[in-house]
Amino acid sequence: MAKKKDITGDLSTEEKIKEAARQVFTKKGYAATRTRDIAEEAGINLALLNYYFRSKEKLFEIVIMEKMQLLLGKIGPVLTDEKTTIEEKVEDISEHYISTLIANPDIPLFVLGEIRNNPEKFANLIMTKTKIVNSAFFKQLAARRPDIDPLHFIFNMLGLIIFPFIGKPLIQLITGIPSERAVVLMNERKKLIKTWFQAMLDAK
Amino acid sequence: MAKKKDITGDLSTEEKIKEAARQVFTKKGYAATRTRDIAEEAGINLALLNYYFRSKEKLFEIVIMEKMQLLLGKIGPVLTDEKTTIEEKVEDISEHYISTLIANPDIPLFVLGEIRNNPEKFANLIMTKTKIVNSAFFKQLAARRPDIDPLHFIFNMLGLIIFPFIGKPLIQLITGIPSERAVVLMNERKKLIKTWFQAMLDAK
DNA sequence: GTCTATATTGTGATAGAC
DNA sequence: GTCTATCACAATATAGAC
Repeated sequence: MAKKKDITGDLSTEEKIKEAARQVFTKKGYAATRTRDIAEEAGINLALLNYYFRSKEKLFEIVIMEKMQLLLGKIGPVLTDEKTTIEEKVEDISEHYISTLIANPDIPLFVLGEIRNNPEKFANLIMTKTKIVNSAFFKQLAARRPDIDPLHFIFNMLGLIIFPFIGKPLIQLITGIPSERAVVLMNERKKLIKTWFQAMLDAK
Repeated sequence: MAKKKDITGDLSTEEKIKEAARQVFTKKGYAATRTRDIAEEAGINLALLNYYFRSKEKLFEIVIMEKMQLLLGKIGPVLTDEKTTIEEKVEDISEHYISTLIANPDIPLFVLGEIRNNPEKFANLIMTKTKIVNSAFFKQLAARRPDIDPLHFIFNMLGLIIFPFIGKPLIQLITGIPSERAVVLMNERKKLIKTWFQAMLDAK
């Protein structure tokens, strides 16, 4: 019964290192990660890391860009779609992100932490990836609730979706709920968030 | 016009170091912080840091415990209060935390990041500080909406309050809104969150 | 208490044998 | 391609003069 993926298995050496880097970097962040941790996790010799990827920094670039794509890739296209309603956009984003984050729960804290430590580095990438202001979603929100800044609803949507994954270590400690139960809860939220978001839109 | 507090001023050396440590640690996290950064920020000699605090680790303990207290200190007493309603609890927590976080916007990402890197270390502290399950708030939520796990509403409340501060670097990059405007938005949320939370509670 | 100089350790990276 | 051994430098910490 080998539940956890064993990356010391049949992958190529290069792929073993990359997969180990994904795990260690996303779990501990760039600064707290030592190349020796990655080598050990991959079950390879430390020198091979530099042989394949030249440096810790270069390997990190690959991982962070992958994860950033996963976190931000979907949002731009959905929000700028002129043909869908607010409700459809919210449901689409909610279902897509919760599924993605159940499979990759460490991503939000990882990506947001690295952006904090190096905002300039990601400025260009982010601005091209996500056109929120002046998006169709933004205009639809402004039309629906002209009395409230549309940014509030952006915060609300992302907060409802992403926060449970960021706060998970804390919530797990506080409540002691097991991981399987947490997954059930997250799946429940896919549908609930749509309902809650509508309620917030209509709240007076 | 000296807007930013100058910690090289009239504080005691010990306090200068501690204040510099607060700033650097919360902004960059433990691993990415060098003791030299702290010494420079404090305007003191590097050796003095070890003279007063023995080690980077010991200095960090002081700072993280302070910040954890700031983030978690209020929540337990409010949630376990048998005499207040759901609405009063939400308003109380919302106003208190948003004020606190406007003054200390880096705290959530800092604290949650360090918990992630060292969950065992904070396990005891957190469990004693925050009794969420079986709190009055928890029971009130279960009575009000027996069809939905109360944890969902805990997630929702904390997400609405805390996420904007965690996502701020990202949102700033995406929207380009200036910091002053962000503060205005956060203050608006104090009242809005109460309304939104009620709407979510009543949503069918 | 504060400084300069230095010891000590940790960590990324490479040389060179196989 | 992979390994062992080692280098080079960065970062924490301390010794000892003032």
